[in-house]
Amino acid sequence: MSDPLSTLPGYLLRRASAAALAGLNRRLAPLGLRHVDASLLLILHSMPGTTQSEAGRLLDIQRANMVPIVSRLEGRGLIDRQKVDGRSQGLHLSSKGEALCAEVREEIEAYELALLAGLPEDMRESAVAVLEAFWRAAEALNVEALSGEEG
Amino acid sequence: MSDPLSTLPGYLLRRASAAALAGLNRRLAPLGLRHVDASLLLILHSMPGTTQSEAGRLLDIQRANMVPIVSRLEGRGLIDRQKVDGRSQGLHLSSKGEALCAEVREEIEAYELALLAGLPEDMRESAVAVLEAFWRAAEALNVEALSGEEG
DNA sequence: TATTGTTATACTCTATAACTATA
DNA sequence: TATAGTTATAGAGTATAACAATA
Repeated sequence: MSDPLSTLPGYLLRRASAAALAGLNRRLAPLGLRHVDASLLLILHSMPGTTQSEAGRLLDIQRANMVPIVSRLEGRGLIDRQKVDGRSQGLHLSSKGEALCAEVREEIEAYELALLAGLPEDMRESAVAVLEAFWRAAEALNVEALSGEEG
Repeated sequence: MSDPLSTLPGYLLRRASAAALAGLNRRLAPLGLRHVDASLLLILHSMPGTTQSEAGRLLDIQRANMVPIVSRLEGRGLIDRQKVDGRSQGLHLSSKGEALCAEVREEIEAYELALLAGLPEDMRESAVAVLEAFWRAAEALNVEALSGEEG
């Protein structure tokens, strides 16, 4: 780790994220899920009736790219669609979906705990807040650049 | 940000990483580079003669996937190949590559500084160490799981 | 007009297997 | 036997444009 990249927060974020994602996907694979599927199940558990456009905005996934995700979960009988109005469909976990979601929550909780346990003890308390701060800071730079283009 | 995912370090890593990557790619686009190209230029500046297999191991990119990256940069006259032995080729920045690398370093440094400046002041000192720790912790879980499969 | 769900499409990134030449 | 570079290919993930139906 003596390369010129190892001190760059952006690079470290990317590498840490990729490593964590690989670990999480490995844990979710036995349930036949990818991390994005698991995210959607968690959202629908906490916020039943969320539409797929709303979920896409939460997860920063384009409407168009939500279609195969929702179809896949619906095809497995994990979620149902319920018309909200003529164009929107609220998504809900089926009982099968709730059962699988419980397993997902166990896996994710175990993984996140293991991840935090791997940190030096004196970082554990502040670690999540640091990640939130990085997210916020990176988003802020993007919003800034975007408004700079348009205005 | 009141969804059930916002407290999960793995999720936060992914979102922060994606946001930071988007910002960095936006800054590198005028130079005609992607973040991975920039990473390779930085490596070759600091460690001239690195082979593409070595660079791939550093960046966690498969040998096979290094080929189009190196070809692209060589095609633009940014890097040269010099035979080390019959099978390995050391990669070196051309003078054009060094010049572009200097611009890359400016852009990246400016971006990383802006990112850190967006953090609450009391986090700035420890922030990079926290990311390093997450990377290490996530990698450790992957190594553990891998040896568990094989052994 | 703006939004939802959808289709089609293209591009990037990543993963795997196999081949040749070399060590 | 292991490694370097390469080719081909398949799978994810992501981005954009366009359309019909609806608000």
